[in-house]
Amino acid sequence: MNIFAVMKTRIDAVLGDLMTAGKLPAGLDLARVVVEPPRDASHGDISTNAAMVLAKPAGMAPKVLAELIVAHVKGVQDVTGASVAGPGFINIKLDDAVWRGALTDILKAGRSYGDSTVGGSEKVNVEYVSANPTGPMHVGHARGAVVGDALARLLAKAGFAVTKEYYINDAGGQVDNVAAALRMRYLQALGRITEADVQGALERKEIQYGGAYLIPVAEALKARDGDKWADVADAAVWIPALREFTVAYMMKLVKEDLDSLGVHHDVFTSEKGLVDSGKVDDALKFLAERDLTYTGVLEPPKGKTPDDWEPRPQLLFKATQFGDEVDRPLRKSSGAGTYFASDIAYHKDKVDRGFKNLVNIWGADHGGYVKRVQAALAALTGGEGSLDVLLCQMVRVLNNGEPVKMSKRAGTFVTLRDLIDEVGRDVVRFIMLTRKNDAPLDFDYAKVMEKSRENPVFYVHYAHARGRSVFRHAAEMFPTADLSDAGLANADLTRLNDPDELGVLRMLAAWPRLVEGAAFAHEPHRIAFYLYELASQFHALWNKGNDATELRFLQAADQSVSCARLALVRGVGLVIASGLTVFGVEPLEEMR
RNA sequence: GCGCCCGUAGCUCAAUUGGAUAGAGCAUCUGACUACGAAUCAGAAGGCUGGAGGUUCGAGUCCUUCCGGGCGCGCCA
Repeated sequence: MNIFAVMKTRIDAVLGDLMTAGKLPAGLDLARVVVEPPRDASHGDISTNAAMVLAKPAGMAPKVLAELIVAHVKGVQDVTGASVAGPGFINIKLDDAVWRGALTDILKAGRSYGDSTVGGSEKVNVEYVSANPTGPMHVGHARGAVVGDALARLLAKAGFAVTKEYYINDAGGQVDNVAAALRMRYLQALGRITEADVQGALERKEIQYGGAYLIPVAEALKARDGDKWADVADAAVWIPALREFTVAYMMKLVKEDLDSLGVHHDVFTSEKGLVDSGKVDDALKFLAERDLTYTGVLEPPKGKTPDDWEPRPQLLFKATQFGDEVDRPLRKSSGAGTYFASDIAYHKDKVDRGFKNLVNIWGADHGGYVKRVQAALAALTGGEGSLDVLLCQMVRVLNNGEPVKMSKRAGTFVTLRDLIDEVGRDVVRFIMLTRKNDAPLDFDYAKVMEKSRENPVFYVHYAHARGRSVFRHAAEMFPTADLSDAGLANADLTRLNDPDELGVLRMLAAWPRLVEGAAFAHEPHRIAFYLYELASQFHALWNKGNDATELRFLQAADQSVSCARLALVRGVGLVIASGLTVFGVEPLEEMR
């Protein structure tokens, strides 16, 4: 239950009554009325801008209107006080019982506290990773994987029906290039050529991929087919065969990598599958029937004409009708379909499967591609569909501030495996979520393993582990007490009345609202900051007991107050667990 | 040259999506442990939110325009 949403409906009802009674003009739009926690806790428990937003349409001075509303809000359930502040804010004080009630809710709901129905089971498609099956996954993929996975979990928690997808780019020239490189490694595995030959071909740019990671692929091919392909000269024969082999092999590796991160997709869609099944042609036909394609010649890019520029006619999509800067090619001048054409078919496929809300997680280097896909989606859905693209900025991998570049496996970049081997899965996941997706992220091996307040992973885990530690002591101190969640839900929570205890309760009660806000904004990183703040408040409360022993959670002579406080500690633990679950991270029982 | 993203304390970042006196951590200074785990906590100090205009009750947030940084820029994927 989101207390702020509940209060919003109650305040809306008050405003409605005032309209009915003729004290306010009828038909005021309440959409802009917001009920939120005030930034400064001294302003009360909740605050609303109703008077300021409605002043103009109601033809009243904000403060006068605020006084009117305050007079009526005072009678609302759970409200113990209300006052006007500043330019017309209405600050409302709620009965402490509301916050204690939230704790009861937490103990009953467990980790699922914060689950919401605001998503209304609406279908959402989250597409992420979609790394080309051309080599090992690297840090950039890892960030996209974690952000996408956390967003999917977050949306599910907020009540959306989420499908997690991976688009396999297995149809274009890149995979052919890998096939060509694989052939070299394959010949090497058969002893036909040497490592020097491979490196030479790389330097002469005869092949674009040559990493050592292809060696086991070549060995696997040799193990399966022997020297079957060694003397096949016709590229039209060996390229498709080797491409298919390498795509299958690489996708297996990708899935293993994702599995080691705890990331699992529901749907894998193959670009080649779309082409082969005729869905690309269907999509182009769909656009043509709506007069959204034509054969034309594109202008050269302004200010930077390529040397070999020459105008050529090709099939174009009228992207400019949907907000893009130029019309975009659907077919190459050779007549072959472009990657964009496949992508249109893919997004049409998503729409045909019933999705109107699409989210794609891409690397920042694809920023220039966003508008055209959004244009395509608008064309495909008549403006009904929405596509939000989250562009993930670079991850800089450091060790004590020094850039880490070399990878044991890939040679030039840090792989996902390197990260997990170095610091562990949960740390990777958490750290990747400590920044907005559009901000660059520094990932420092030394810092993320540090046991200090500087390191958010540690700090949050420590808060949880400390809470569990209290329970271990409590079990010895009160051997007959029922310390289960159900038992604690029956504790006398009115024993919680220290201002800091109530402060933590308020923070816990804000969790459902935070989940909803983060889900709608597609910003999973908000969870990380919330958890850090909650951990901070919990550590502060703990330490108050150092000086004031009567504030310690466990009071041997007073089981009643101890159980109330244990309920609070448990509530903190459950909300931390609830948040970590969104991240796919397990809370820790202890950290010794 | 054009498009997208970004610019907040010395450093790394928040800011309830347009709300009140812009908040944390690090670094600096001062304090709290024979311990419900001090791996923590309390306090001090630190700001013309890159600059200039505009929109309105109200702007770090929206608009315009400069400055600075990142990414991208015909048929690659």
